[in-house]
Amino acid sequence: MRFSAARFRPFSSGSDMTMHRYRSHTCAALRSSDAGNPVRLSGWVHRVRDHGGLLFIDLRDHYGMTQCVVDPDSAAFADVEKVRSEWVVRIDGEVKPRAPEAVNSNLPTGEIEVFIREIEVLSSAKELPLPVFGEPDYPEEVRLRYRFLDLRRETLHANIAKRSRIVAEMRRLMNTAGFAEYSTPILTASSPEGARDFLVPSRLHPGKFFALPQAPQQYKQLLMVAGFDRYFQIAPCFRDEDPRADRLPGEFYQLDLEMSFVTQEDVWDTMTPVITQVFEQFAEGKPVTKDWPRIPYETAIRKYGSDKPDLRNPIEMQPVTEHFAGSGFKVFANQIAADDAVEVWAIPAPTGGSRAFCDRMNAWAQGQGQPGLGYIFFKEGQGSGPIAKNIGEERTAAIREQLGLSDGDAVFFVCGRPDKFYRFAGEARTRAGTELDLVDKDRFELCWIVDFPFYEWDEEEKRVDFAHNPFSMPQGGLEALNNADPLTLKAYQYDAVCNGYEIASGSIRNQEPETMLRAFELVGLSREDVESQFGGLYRAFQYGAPPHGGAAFGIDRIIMLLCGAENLREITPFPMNQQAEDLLMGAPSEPAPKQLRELHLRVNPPSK
RNA sequence: GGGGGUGUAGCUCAGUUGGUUAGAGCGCCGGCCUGUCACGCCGGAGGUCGCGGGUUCGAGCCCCGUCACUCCCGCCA
Repeated sequence: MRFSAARFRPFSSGSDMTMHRYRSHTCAALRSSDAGNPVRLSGWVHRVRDHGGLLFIDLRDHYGMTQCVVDPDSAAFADVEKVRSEWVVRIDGEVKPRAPEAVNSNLPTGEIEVFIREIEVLSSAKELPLPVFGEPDYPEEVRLRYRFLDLRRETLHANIAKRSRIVAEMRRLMNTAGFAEYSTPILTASSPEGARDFLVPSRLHPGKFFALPQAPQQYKQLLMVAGFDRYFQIAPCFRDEDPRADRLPGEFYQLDLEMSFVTQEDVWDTMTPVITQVFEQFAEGKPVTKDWPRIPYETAIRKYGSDKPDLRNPIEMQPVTEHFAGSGFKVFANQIAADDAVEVWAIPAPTGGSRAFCDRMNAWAQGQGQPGLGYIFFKEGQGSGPIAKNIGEERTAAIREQLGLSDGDAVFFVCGRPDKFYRFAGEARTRAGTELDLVDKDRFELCWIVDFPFYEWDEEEKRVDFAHNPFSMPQGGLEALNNADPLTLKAYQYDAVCNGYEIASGSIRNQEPETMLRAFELVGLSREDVESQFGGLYRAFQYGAPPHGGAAFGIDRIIMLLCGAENLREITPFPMNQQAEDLLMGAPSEPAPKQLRELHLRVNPPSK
């Protein structure tokens, strides 16, 4: 039952004379064919069941569990009575077949038990702050402080073991696909892209700091310039940002890769089968998308209200502006008349055709700070609700026709400028799909989201900024940068999405110095800025840089999906808590005065 | 930086309108028990009701402050 990788070779199965110091078998190894043999097991006392004259111990190790039994016929009886949960013991005994009615079919070793002749306590345990057996819910804080106990618990232990197998498989598939793994520095230069850096003071250079890499982005591009052609790395990445349930504080891992002389189609064609295979091998029979759809960013926003759509949800939104323009539903009609950019989007909700459901959605929308969520629901061959009344039968029928709805279904409407409401519309789509149970949870729906915008408008700073990362190649190249409206430009930039989670991001890189300078110029960075902030890369591009591109897959999120966990801490051996502290090791901690002196640092704590 | 939730035994939680001795289950300890595998039965220990202050004859309960944990926003692929 327990950990599936139970292929552990016995050390030796001979007499006591040749026995290994600690074990002849693992706790998952013994079968009825071993009956009568003397064996030696070591492991943790998972559970004791003391019947007075008869006592059972479930002995557990990484591989599984074996029931051991003792009665007063054994010289070890008195010693066995003293052991408690989670003590580490070595047991010598013989394998005995269980009586038919005593066989436990839930246990691979359930046909036998080991009669204890001798027991040695290798390590005792104090009263447990966190029980292993039964793995009841315990506060996160206790679990993190006693992570070594938490990690013994079945689910977490299995998740971490699975994590290791997934990463091994990623490596194998990447090697098979012609990639080679190269390590890149952990102590590096601060990078102006994206997130806040972790800084490490330099002892040899007072006042100067290293940064931990947010990603090996520039190094992998340098490897391409250096001619390595296909790079990958299981890369640790460090970002000093606040955590979320699907975002670990501090550090996380990416399957980082880069390829030379490729178009974006080459990257997709290379990585789709790799990731599909990883999913298929660890999805435990759940269906996995083989041929990932490639959905333009613009389409994803309009159909799903998100650039990371959950395609398990069958709902697709459609524009229905024309049916409201000039209609009797003045709330919408007036907005449409006043502003050409205003649209009405419909969120069809199959099987949602009851007033109770529609009102519940409306109340939810108001709770989200929206004025409400207009709806029509269909019954007895016609549309009901205030909107249907206002726009009349003909328009109601046209909407129903367009969306392919029938009696028992509903449709919700949002009206305004799409860039303002698409996010809310996407949430409404998700909620309708979830509430109506339209989402098939037992599958993995994967896709590429492509053609991301190159620039976006930064409302706070009132200027154009990079929408994704600044290393992407704009579609149309230098020519487009010089002539087109920047905000209409697309990038050779793509994400991979699974079940509503962004699991990868990548692009074809901008490796032409002139195009790079122009791209930065449009966000207000001069040649001098580029040279100082991206000096290494910019210099590299002067000396023969191959066209290249790649992607980085979020390993933690992929593992979370494959383990069915809802929290990254359930698939990470030693995570930090939400305050970015390691409760087990006590990090971060105050340095010794000597350390600070060596680093030429003085702490200036915030005044309250 | 901001917002929400939670805080009573090691854990999960109950605790009435503010009322005198704060409970249950699990766990732990002890006793009994020869076929259990969530063993069973009996008994016991274990509490700064997060902390500080206030209101009150009286506070686990009401008020103020504070701390911790957690979720979310900002931030971040």
